[in-house]
Amino acid sequence: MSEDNLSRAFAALADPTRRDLVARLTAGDATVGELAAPYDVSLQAVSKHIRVLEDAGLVTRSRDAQRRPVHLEAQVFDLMTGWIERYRRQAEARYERLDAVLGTLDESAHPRSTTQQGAAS
Amino acid sequence: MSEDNLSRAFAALADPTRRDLVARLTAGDATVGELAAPYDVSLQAVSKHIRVLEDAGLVTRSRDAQRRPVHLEAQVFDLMTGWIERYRRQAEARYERLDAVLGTLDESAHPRSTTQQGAAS
DNA sequence: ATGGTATTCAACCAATCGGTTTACTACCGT
DNA sequence: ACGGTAGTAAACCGATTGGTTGAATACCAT
Repeated sequence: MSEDNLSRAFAALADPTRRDLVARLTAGDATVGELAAPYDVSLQAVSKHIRVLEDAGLVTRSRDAQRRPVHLEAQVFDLMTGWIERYRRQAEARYERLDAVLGTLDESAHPRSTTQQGAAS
Repeated sequence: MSEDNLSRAFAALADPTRRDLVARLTAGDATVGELAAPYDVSLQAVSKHIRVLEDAGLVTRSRDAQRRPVHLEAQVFDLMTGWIERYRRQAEARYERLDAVLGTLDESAHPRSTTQQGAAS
């Protein structure tokens, strides 16, 4: 489940309008109409964007009469930072080891180059 | 420059094959051929994926004879975690304030609901 | 110079995306 | 029941995406 979710989450945030919607939702829940107002695209387009964010698990919608308030969900952000940080740290750790080796050999510049494969997902 | 870069970075990581490539590159630089080997898609397809990662600033390529070693760049990851964390924290801060208010009023559940807009980028 | 190795470029294809417009559904107020 | 308000669904369109195959380029080895 997670693998696909991660793809949808990253894809959802690849669009500047959707990132902007997320940014605005950190200030509090909002209706589709309120969210659509600032943009010059149609309400339907914004509704679609919200659907994408919802499918990615970034937001949820409830019902309040004919209004459908949109609410930001924080968990998926953790999933993404988790993924990014995992590999960023691995990469950094590797460079630290490399630096250590180079330091031992007392070399000046960092002419990095190594080989080989790694792990999954 | 940053706005567009962020879009490309998120879009790049929205593809599972590309995330896998990134994962493997944390173990060290690798050539296109080495990177392509584990997948059943064509070498050209992998070459294209690497191009996308490069355009997003996630990797760089150097030259070593006819080989083009691919190297992972950590900075763009920081850009992404930066964006995510900014809004995640804002959202969390808001809930803490809300919890505080609800706590003062001594209510049991968390029937969240607020309104209004926020900021840009 | 000839051939092999490593990689990209180019043209093409089906599928998805972000947008549109024109309906339709859902709920409230009176 | 009637009209207005809030939102979704459906059909369509041009652009982009991820993949393919075939041809080109860049470099090393002999």
